[in-house]
Amino acid sequence: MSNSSDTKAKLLESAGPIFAAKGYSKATVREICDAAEVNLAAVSYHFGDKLHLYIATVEHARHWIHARTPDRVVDEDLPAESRLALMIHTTLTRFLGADSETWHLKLLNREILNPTQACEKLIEQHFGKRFQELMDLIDELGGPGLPHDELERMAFAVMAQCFHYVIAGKFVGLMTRQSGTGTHYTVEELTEQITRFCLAGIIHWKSSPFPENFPVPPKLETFKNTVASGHTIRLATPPNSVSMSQNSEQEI
Amino acid sequence: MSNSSDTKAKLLESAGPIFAAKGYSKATVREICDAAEVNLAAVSYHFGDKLHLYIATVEHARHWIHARTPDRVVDEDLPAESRLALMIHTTLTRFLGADSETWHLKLLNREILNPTQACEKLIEQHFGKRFQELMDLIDELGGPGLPHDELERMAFAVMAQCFHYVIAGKFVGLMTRQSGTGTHYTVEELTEQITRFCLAGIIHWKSSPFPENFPVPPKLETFKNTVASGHTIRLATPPNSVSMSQNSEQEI
DNA sequence: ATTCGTTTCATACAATTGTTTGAATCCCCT
DNA sequence: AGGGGATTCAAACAATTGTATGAAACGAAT
Repeated sequence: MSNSSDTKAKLLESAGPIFAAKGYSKATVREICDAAEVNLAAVSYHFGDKLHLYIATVEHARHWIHARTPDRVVDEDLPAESRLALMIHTTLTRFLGADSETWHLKLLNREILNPTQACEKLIEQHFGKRFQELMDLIDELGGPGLPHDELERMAFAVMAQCFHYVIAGKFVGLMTRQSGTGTHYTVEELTEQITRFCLAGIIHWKSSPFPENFPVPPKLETFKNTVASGHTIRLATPPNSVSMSQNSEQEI
Repeated sequence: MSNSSDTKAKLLESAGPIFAAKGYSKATVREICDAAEVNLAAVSYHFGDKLHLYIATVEHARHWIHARTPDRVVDEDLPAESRLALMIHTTLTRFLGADSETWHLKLLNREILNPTQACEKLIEQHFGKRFQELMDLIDELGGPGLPHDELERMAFAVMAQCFHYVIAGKFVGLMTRQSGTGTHYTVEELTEQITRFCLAGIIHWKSSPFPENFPVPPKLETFKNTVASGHTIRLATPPNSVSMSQNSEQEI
């Protein structure tokens, strides 16, 4: 046995930041082993190959995060508005706050943007629950009787705004810089912004009409495709997805 | 001269879909040349190297899109609500509609997620203008006297919801599938959803209070983290070359 | 037709990377 | 002490990929 688990742990700890920083493809086994100060063949020996090292690393990160920041139990006595603010704040802090520099979170970011099979477990064990809480909260705020799909989409509206600054952060930076202000946002500013915006959106949702005279753009017919009528968007890749990068995605 | 521009054009046309589908790193010069039915050395000869072929391809895509779907002149007589709906609809159609399968748009998606130097031109020439229009619209809707940064963030709120289904599309798909409904969204559904939600958010923004008794979690007090600029951390890239992705991001 | 600059081609080179190999080393057990 | 399995190590292998090279083919102007 010797110190087998020692090098295994060293590999996991060293692979994490590298995978998080450079992505799967660009991270090389050599640099991981160098960082871990283990022999090159250790990956093959302990994990079989690079892919299984990656999967193990994601699992490791999930455990780490779960152990470190357990899902906070929200005080049920708080008004729903505050609970929403708290939820948004927690999400922003996790992904943009000081801890966001942790490789564990960066790795999760990567999984959200470009899910692998590891992401499904992630959703089962974490995001699915949080998402349900969010929908319950919106249901409470937006008045009774909201259909499920409207709830779901409003929950995505909240999530979208939180994730936008994570996912398209560089783009946001370029945009603000180009606009001259060069604004930088803090977690607190964004929390207030998103909370207030979403609260207004949720509370006044029912009374917010879709513009009647919204002109369906005529340009669509100039293009051969009939997009206007019920063209369903396939958001998820078919379940054939074998392992890593399914086919057409990701990574520069 | 012979047919020099012929192979050059063939290269651009063949490189586009491949770069769009696989990203810069994973696209190989060989497969591009195979697809273009030109010799391997043609890239070196006509573009210098792979990077400059990529830059030329992005430029090509931008021109193509600009020529094909010119920025629509919005009828100033329309009510602002309808103009917002139109803007959202246009954006969603461009990125999620039938045309979204075009490699040109996929390439732009990639640039938004992971901007290279080519993206700055993109923002200058397109997104910056559209963003300003959006901010003007929000200013008109939200009543006078809104500070610039609040306008900016509300504009990002609109954009975030539009882009969310593009950027995190796979994640959304997994979430909805896991929730059992397996919902698929159409451009029209999303247009209505986002428009109504944002209209409510914008119009009632001023009267939407931030929860007073929002309990600030105790742990994050010291950090004032700048979100937008992803360029602060610049990891080891050879300082001589032009360097594709500035830092540590992207691509599986 | 000859010439000369341009373009294409097959091939080679150098660098990188995931993986394997077989010997050497370590550690526990009897 | 020493056998034996587990682990580590240096080195090499095989595959891929970006780029360079020099000869051949081409096209137009003379």
